[in-house]
Amino acid sequence: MDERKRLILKQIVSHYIKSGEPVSSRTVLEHYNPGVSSATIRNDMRYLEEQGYIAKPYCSAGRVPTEKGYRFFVDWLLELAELAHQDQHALIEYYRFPRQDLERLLRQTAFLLANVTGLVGFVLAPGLEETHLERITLVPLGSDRLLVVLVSELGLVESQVVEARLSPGELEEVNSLLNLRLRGQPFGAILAEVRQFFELEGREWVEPELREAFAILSAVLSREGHRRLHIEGLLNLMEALLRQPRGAEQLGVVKLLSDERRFAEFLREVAREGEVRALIGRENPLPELRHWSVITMGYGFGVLGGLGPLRMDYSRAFSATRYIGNRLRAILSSAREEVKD
Amino acid sequence: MDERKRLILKQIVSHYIKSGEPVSSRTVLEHYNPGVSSATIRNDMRYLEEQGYIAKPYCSAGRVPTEKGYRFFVDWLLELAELAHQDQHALIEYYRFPRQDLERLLRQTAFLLANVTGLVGFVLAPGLEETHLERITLVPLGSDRLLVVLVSELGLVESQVVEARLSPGELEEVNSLLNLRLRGQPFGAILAEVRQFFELEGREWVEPELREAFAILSAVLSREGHRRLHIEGLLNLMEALLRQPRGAEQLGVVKLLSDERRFAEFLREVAREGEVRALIGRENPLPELRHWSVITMGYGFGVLGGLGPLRMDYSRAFSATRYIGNRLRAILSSAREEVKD
DNA sequence: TTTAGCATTCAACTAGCTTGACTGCTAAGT
DNA sequence: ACTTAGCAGTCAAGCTAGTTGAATGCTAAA
Repeated sequence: MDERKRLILKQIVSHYIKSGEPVSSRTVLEHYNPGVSSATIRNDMRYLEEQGYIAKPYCSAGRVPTEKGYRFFVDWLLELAELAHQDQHALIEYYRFPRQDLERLLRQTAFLLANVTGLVGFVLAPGLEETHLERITLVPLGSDRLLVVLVSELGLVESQVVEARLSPGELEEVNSLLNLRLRGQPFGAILAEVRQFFELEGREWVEPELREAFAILSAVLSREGHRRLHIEGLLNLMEALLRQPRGAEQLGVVKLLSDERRFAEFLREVAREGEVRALIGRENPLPELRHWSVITMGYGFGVLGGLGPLRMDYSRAFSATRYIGNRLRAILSSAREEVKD
Repeated sequence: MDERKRLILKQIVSHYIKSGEPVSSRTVLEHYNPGVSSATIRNDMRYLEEQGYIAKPYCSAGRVPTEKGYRFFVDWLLELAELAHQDQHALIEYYRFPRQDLERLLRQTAFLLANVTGLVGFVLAPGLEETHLERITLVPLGSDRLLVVLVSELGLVESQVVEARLSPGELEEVNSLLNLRLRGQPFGAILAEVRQFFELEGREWVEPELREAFAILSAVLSREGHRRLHIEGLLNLMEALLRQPRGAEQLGVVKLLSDERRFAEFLREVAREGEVRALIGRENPLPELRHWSVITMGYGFGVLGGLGPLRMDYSRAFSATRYIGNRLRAILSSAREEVKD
């Protein structure tokens, strides 16, 4: 493919992204005056169509990018603009609020992503497995229940109610036992240890405090209390749906987004660490996303990104995702450093 | 309005709710064989139209209920079926999971409401003001931050990170000071006390622990960390929107639902304690809801209900909201009792 | 007060027509 | 070999007119 064809393809894709209308040879001529006539452009467009980059919705219409066209555009033609300065400032401003619990930080980030990109913004929280336990505290709660507070190195706080009858003395002992044994360990290892313990033969002979400690741990780790996946900007999705003529057939994507588990699994599967990646249409493994594009980036601890129609502003989506992802990573890393001091 | 006219109106409304098609005199005749001819029904329908209960979408079409018609139907003609036994069982099953934190309980409840009614289900959490503080615990978190854990009488746990440099001894002192002073108090009173303290002249003379305690309290109470409003079943709303021909104009309602603050305020304003209430179309104070109906019920601690199109199954919505509301109230009340023991 | 009959109304559907925006092809030009 | 101009072909979209059929409203008789 020669330079002119590339430029024509670029024109077609970016014009279509802006306007939503099929792009004709004349439109290309007007917007990107290449010094050749519309007939030449038509010839090139026929070539691009033969190669599968663009297609006609019907016989005598202009051209529309295919998924392959979007893919080529994203891979070779995308001009990754820095995020506008005012946007950057707004974001920095946003992150200036005092460092709070992880959950709110992530929710805010998803919200930001949605607003800056005009897509559905999502942030998947770090998997517990790799994070390390910073501290565990048992808070008595009435006579027969405990509040177990787990603090991870990132400042994530998980609190969970567990049934247990312990005297203040026992509580103290179990508490220090747990901390002694688990502090600084990754959750994955703790989980493994708990599983191992319960497979142990003859464990009724170990000291009762330890047994109690394991019971509590098991209860806590078996359920995850906090939201792992934050999704904001559903409004954007709905607007896109209503604009599409066949919107009603696309409800599957809404259903997918309300299935936290499935969507999270999908994200973990496709995201790459530190790299912004787009999955366009049928490149997505999930059938519900056949007509959508998903932008993902692993930010070191989890995944964030955006979801929107094939016809989205990829340039903006890429810049914003990268910028926000790096920002979030920086915030979380500094939190980790700070805790380690 | 005589009995026959009421029955005809009832037929029209419930048939329209089921079918979505304008109801003709013949349809009424066929479904509710009243022993009179279609001409008579037509006469009655003309009367009902004159009174504003039904309307024609166009000249020679069947009749469709107006908001006034829905209102009359809800007030006088609604047969409040008990929830089907299988539904009840499913619900009871659902609530059997071990009593956990309030937040998850409410989210589940919203989810249930959405699924049983086919509407958007929402649950507004109890306002903090009226609930009493059960316990406050300060958990040290590194050298310069604290985790403040507030436990309310309902089992709601609010944890919040606060900046404070305290030695273990000071921490202990502040902790017991706070508990001594605040335990069992309603949050509203605590907030008032904090405000009062900061308006106090010459407060630099009070003992430093107390000052520190108030600073922490202030930081905690000034922000609310947890989600107050749980909304589930946006999918249902989406479907309703896509079915409507003028769906794109109705995006305001989606925007409203993502404005937690505004929607929560609205709910608190319109809901009545222990009573299921429907606001139909323009009865809603918010303009975005002009074409929607909202079912609300105060469940003793907050508000729950559903939101959907004017043409909804009011009978089912009422039964489900009442049933689930009472159930939730019972669960929360028993939690309160238990804590008090 | 109810009924039967009949004229009237009007959305929805269909078919045919026009328009205009594009394309694809061809033959001539560089 | 590539480019251009011109022109025929295609087809969605928009318009109009005509048809159909479901409902109504009215009137006069029961």
